[in-house]
Amino acid sequence: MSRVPQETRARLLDAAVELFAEQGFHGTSVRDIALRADVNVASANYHFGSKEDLYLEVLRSQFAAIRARLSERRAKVPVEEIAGLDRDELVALLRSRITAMLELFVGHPPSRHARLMLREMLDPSAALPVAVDEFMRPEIEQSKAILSRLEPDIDDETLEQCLFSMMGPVIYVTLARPALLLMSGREEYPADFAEQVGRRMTEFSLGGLARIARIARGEDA
Amino acid sequence: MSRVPQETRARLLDAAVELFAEQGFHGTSVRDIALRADVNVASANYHFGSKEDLYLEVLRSQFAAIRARLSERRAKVPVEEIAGLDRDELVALLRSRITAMLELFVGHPPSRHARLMLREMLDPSAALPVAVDEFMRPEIEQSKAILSRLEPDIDDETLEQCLFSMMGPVIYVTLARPALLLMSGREEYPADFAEQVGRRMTEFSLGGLARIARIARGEDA
DNA sequence: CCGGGACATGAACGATCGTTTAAAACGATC
DNA sequence: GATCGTTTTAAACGATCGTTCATGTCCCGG
Repeated sequence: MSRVPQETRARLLDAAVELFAEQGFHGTSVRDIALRADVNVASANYHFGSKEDLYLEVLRSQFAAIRARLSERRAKVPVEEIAGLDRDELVALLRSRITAMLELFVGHPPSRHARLMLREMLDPSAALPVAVDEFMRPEIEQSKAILSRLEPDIDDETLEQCLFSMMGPVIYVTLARPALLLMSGREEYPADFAEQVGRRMTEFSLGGLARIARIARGEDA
Repeated sequence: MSRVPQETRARLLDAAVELFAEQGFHGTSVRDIALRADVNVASANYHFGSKEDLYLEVLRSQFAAIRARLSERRAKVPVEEIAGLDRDELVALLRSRITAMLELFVGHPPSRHARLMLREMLDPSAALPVAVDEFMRPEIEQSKAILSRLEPDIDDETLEQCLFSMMGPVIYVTLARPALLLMSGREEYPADFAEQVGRRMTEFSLGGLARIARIARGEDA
């Protein structure tokens, strides 16, 4: 019995995304994936060669999807147009980016994209360069472009360190969600979490940036 | 042949810490642990009951160790004395805490403490409440005490969100180390990374806090 | 000197792992 | 409708998994 062309492959990929995201590479068996995809165990090896190749295919497909999803949700401004924005527009753009990433990462249910990304950070595989080139580097470059327009006095290396303080909190609330919820006694982040926390993180970052800029200008001790 | 009492148990625990930190629970076999500990396979089950119990024991032992290690490295001030510090002392205390955590987490070689902690965040086990109670909650409470002295105008909930922006970057550079190194083309973080980045993160946070405080006071749009 | 509790050991258990095999079933082409 | 490459399938492979068991060795109080 043969289905629509490539359907088995697609079903396997979908199931693999979900299970690898939830339980990790070693915590997921090929049989589990085949069972959830409702296909034969051997299909996985037929279509992907090996469990590891399937995993890499999952990562590749997701890293591309993350940028696409992010682009859907946030204000779109090509890098070359950033130079023409005024301060208010730059701030709005920054908040839009932070909030979009929060929405994508800490939405309900917990994002598979985010979990796969976090797993790849913690246990890098052969797909790490793909994650870096397809997702991290573009994100960081775009953010740097905005920041250097906002605060032209900050040199490049310092700007990159400032980015730690801007991306970090988003990663943190994503990764530590179970712990933070346990600590607060809540069952789940409130519905407006991304909106509210995104605004706060943006303001915090603007203040941080301003202070770093003042120091760079030698205005502050 | 019997060794010093409890030595086998201790050797197993040491080996387990290293392997679980490096490869995770599912990525590590009991035989690997026994092999590295240079003891018989059955010893693991004899001393700990099961692989899972051994894992929980590893986590418990490490969470206690993390706070102890942190306390060694940073300025020690009991919570009740924070109320008596002036601004410069508070700032120095804050930087001391951030730098100490950076040193512990991103030192060479990569900290087993940090990796186990990150794993527990990503895939919580029965030990998560221990991690929260033994490490996260005390750390956060102490930080909150310092922050609320620095900026008394910020309400409690907002202060907790500001903590996202202060702890987050430390977690981020720990978790994303391989990716960040790959992106920068470097082999390893520079030797003064904790010192330099810690200073920057502290200044960034001070600026962020100040801006949130201004907004709380209604001074800023 | 003896008995018993604590620990170490090699071997084996059944279960599950990723992968392979050979044959069956299919759709497209002539 | 026969043929061919593609896909699906059930079954089995050897390896490795966590765990158990029976036996052996050790130390210690009597």
